Amino acid sequence: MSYFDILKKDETSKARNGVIHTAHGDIHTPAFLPIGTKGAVKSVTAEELKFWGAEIVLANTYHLWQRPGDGLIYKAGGLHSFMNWKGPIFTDSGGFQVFSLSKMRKVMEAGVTFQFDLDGRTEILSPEKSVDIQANLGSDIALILDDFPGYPFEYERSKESIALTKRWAERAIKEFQKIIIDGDPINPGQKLWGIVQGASFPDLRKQSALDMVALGFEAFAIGGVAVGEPHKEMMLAVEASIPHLPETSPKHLLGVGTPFNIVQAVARGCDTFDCVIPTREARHGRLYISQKLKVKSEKSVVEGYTTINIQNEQFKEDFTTIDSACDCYLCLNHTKAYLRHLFATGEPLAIRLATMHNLKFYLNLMGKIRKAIQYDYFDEMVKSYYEHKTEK
RNA sequence: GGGCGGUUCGUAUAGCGGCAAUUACAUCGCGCUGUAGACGCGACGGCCUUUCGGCCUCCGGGGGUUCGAGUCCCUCACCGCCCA
Repeated sequence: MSYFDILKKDETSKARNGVIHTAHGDIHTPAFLPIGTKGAVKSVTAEELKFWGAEIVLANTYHLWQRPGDGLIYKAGGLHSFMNWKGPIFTDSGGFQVFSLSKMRKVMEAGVTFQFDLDGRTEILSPEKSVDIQANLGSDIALILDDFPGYPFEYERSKESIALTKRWAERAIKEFQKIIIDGDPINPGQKLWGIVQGASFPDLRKQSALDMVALGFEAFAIGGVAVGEPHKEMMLAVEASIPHLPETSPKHLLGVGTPFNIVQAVARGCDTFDCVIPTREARHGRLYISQKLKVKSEKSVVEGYTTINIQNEQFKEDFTTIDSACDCYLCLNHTKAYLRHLFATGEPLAIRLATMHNLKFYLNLMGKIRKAIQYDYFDEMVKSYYEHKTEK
């Protein structure tokens, strides 16, 4: 059995249905990974996630290293045991946090010097350290530490970042072999994935992809996207990376994205996605709602989605369901007016219900995509699945 | 009856003569893409203006001093505390 099996290839695009086999179970792709940064998807339980159809969650090296510490999680028997999530876990390398939340970040050959945001102490995150931490966490999918520039993209800076990412990858692999292959790891089935960088420059993306393939990775993440760039540039980055990676390898698009981004990226060959949008926006009162639109000139039904801010005054006396096409607990049991009331009064249940709904929306979306690929109408879905507003 | 304190945006407050006037909460709206977080930003007297801005109304009522008053003076009303 190979690591990744392709079950069905779409005839009209690069989309495919597949299964990633991990030490803690299978992941049916295209898949969405709910984000559980600190070992919890905010406000919901592991059991609920499983019930809604999530097959894998993402946790974060940076945050868990800082607190409670990877050593403690190792003692707990690994992150699966610690958070009681029995399915696969994907861990970010910490590279993104060092990029996004440290003011004191300094990228050097050895690694990244930065200050922890909680207590201000200075630390160095090196490629080896990131692998060590992730080994202690015992995740099923670990990422190499990568370097990447923010947006707007600059060619020279991006060129440096793919070169540094490659050198760091070599060191990460050595460390990974030392621990996972020659040592006594908590999760012997852990896999280390490479990361393709290169902003939206086709030649850099190609070079970075070839570097990662040459280093022998079996699976890849596409990084450096979802940092503020327009949709078109994001897709350009994907299109420039995918052709240079083995078709038979699973590909993750880091940090993406909106439902529209995801449908478009699946069509370009991406298999898995993670994003804070459904959970973060739920806490801020924004709910994703499926929408069937009819286009005047055609008879076909166009499927898309929209969002609402449930805290808006217009929902004060709206006693209808949030999304009549949704099968989540919120939509089956409560009205818009009630959820608005829960937000207005600061009831913790508001966040839980909204999070449930948005996650179910995303997980249902992935189910629709897999079904569309399986039954040969994915091309129709791509054409009809509109963003709820015009992409910038 | 006497003394003191108070009355400013829905509520609570700030405000040593140049003020459409502080802050908090509430209200309303927007944002969120490998989680700096259950958070951030904006509006919040009215009208007009694309912006700069302009006009009107405004700090319990009335009167006064002043170039100019939420701010100083007089007076009335109401509220609170204290003394009779």
